[in-house]
Amino acid sequence: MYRSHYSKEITKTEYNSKVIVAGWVEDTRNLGSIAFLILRDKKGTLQLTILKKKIPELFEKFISLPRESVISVKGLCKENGKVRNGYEILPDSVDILSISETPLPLGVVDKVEADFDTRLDNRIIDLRKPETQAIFKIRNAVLAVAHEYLRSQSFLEIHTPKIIASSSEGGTDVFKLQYFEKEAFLAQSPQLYKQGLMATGLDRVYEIAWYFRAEEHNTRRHLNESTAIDVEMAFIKDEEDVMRILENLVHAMWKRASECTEELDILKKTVTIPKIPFPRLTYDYVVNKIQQRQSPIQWGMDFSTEDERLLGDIMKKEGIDFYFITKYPLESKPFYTMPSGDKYSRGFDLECKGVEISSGSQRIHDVTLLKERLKACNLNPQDFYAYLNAFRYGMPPHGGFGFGIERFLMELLEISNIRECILFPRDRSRLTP
RNA sequence: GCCCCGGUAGUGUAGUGGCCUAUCAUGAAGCCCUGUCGAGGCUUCGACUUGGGUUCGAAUCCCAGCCGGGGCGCCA
Repeated sequence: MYRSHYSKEITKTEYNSKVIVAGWVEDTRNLGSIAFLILRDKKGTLQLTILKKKIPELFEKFISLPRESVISVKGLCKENGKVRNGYEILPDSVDILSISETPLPLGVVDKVEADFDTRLDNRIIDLRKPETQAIFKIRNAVLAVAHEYLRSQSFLEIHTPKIIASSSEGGTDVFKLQYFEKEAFLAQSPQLYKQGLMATGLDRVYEIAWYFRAEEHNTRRHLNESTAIDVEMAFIKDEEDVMRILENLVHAMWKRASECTEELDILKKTVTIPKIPFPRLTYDYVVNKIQQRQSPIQWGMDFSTEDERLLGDIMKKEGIDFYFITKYPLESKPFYTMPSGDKYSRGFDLECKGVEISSGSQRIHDVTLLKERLKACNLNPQDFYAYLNAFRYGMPPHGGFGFGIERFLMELLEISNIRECILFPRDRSRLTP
């Protein structure tokens, strides 16, 4: 047995008894005849106190261990108020499981900061830091509640193909790949599949999966491989039904994040749970509002990054972090978006502090209208033959949204670089580790 | 796709034409030290992205390449 207790699990009941602990050698402080070794495990750190006169060979073994080596130690747990945890462990024996090479390419507890790039190059070591781990523990927690919430609302979890025959929506660039004798693409979203499933009677589906975008952007807010929560629901009255699910989902995730007190303390962040329902601002209202603030935007144009930021500031002053922008012009939304009159659509975005974290809409379910819209968007209906088939034999009214997980975490934890929010980021230049 | 910026020991940096056989910190190797917790003290080790050019002289100036960061567009 390599471990009887994790560091945090040792309490008064273990004092004066033997324990076995295991983990990484974070630091050693050798004072000559006494040495202190900090051992790190999943739950925290603890101190081993080694006396030379007790077992000289054991002392030598401990002080010669390079940092980040992996060991398992059996010893006596003693109460000691001078030590941070309130106890220390006096080792009887050590099992050296792995000796680390030196020097480390990245120190786990170095006194000098490393560049983000160096951290990513050595991500496995970077992930030994509690503050790096905290992000992924919170990510795990919010995704758990996303599953819980969606399932509670009768959504069925699905998985759609990521290798697809044609670019799904036009718009962003897709990665090409060789699929035996055919050309194929990596999915940029599950859009067309989740819509197709609305014609099956499953009614409510969601997917949490990977998506790929071949855009050559190089910013703090973009990844070429990212994850998203996608939701689609049938028999909706209009897009308002979809927005209600989305705001409840975001609220549940934000609330669960606020309960991750240990991780938030490590990150020195506080999370304020937003009030629902979120305000619905129409596109027209927003255009008018930001024009008053000297934005050059004209009706029909998409909001620029600067425009979004400006609106974020305006809403912040009113104490609002989350808001929907609704009733976008038809031409600024994808072909499958349900029109509302001639000029407008039933598409919406959910913004958080001036950043788009989700977009969705009521979709077109009438195959004739869908073909018209494809043509209007300069797309060839022939290319969407398989997709259109789903609409020919009974398709109910439906809608849904897509929700970027890394973008969400960025806003939740006020992280300035999206690459912090994914274990092994893929960006314009990074393909390893 | 357009535009801007950067590359000095394992890590983070100083250095803007000669004072650089390159600064400091951290690290690593070793020695001293029985209560450390950013331990302390001493010794040692270790670097100018590549190729051209300018110059008496280049880490420093110029050109090209390579590698990287960021802003915008587009989007999540």
